[in-house]
Amino acid sequence: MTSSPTADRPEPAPDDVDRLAGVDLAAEPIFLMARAAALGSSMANRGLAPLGLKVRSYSILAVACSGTGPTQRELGDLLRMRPSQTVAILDELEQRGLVERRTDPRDRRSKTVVPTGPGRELYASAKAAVDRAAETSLGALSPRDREDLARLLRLLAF
Amino acid sequence: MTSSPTADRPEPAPDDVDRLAGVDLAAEPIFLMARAAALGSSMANRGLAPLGLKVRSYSILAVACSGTGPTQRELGDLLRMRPSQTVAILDELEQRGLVERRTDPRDRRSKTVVPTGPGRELYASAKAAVDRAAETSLGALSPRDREDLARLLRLLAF
DNA sequence: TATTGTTATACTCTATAACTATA
DNA sequence: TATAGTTATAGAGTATAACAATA
Repeated sequence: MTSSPTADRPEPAPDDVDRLAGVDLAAEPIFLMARAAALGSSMANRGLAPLGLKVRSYSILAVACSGTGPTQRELGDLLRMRPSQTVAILDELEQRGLVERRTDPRDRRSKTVVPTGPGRELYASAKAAVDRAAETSLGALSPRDREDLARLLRLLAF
Repeated sequence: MTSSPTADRPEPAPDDVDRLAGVDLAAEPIFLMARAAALGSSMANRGLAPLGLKVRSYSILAVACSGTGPTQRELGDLLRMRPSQTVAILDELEQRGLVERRTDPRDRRSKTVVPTGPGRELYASAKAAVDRAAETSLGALSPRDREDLARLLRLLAF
């Protein structure tokens, strides 16, 4: 995420953090969110690694596969990254033959991003991997809790 | 923090992201969490900047002020950072006279981190700044929603 | 032999500014 | 004059391994 976009490291023994789980900081929503997001991204990165993707490149590929024909600027706004970052990741995805850049006929400054056949295929596998990571990450939550969480996060994220 | 630990940049016009807010990716909990966490950290960083702190250094200071006498390893586990990172931030905090390292008499390999007087004072201001940031960030949520969110995040984070 | 903290180093991610081409 | 994308570069953040002190 930004997060994001975070480390992919083994978890410490739970006992170690439990002793500090009662401090004031652990009650602050910003801290809780950052820690939960880091855990989730870490999990997702582990699942995506075999496919040669990370959360960022996966996210771009996912939006490219949405059928909305996003421009690079729109991608950057949604994923919170600078134009130069978007360019770098897109260069890699395009070089791997997963997406293509097409100049928008209505505004020839913009380029829309569309997936290739292999791009769609990889996205399907990648989405499955991310879903599995989410399943692991949200394992402690009931279906009802998951719905609530998604609703609340949507309010915050948009 | 992890995420984390993310950028501090101006928000794009909401209209720009709204067009893409309906894509599949925007329904994935890991993405939502990463984005919400990035927004929250960004807000917190803006509030902390005048005090010479960032989310990471603030977090260490906060745990140091908790009265639990955390060791550096415990800090690293809770905040998801490597020993070398902990050392670097702690060096800075100690140099500014905000915390002290004390060798644990029971295990002379470990060092516990305790705040100084000025450290406690700065923490008070910093916590107020972070609370204001959280207030802004959670503005869209009712008190009930905030409680639910905190509960769900605690389940995920620990 | 394993662990805590430290140092040094390399790598990744992110930020900034200058440039082009279009508008 | 402003915006989308590109490039180059620097900075912040993170990862890795070797080391000293202690267990």
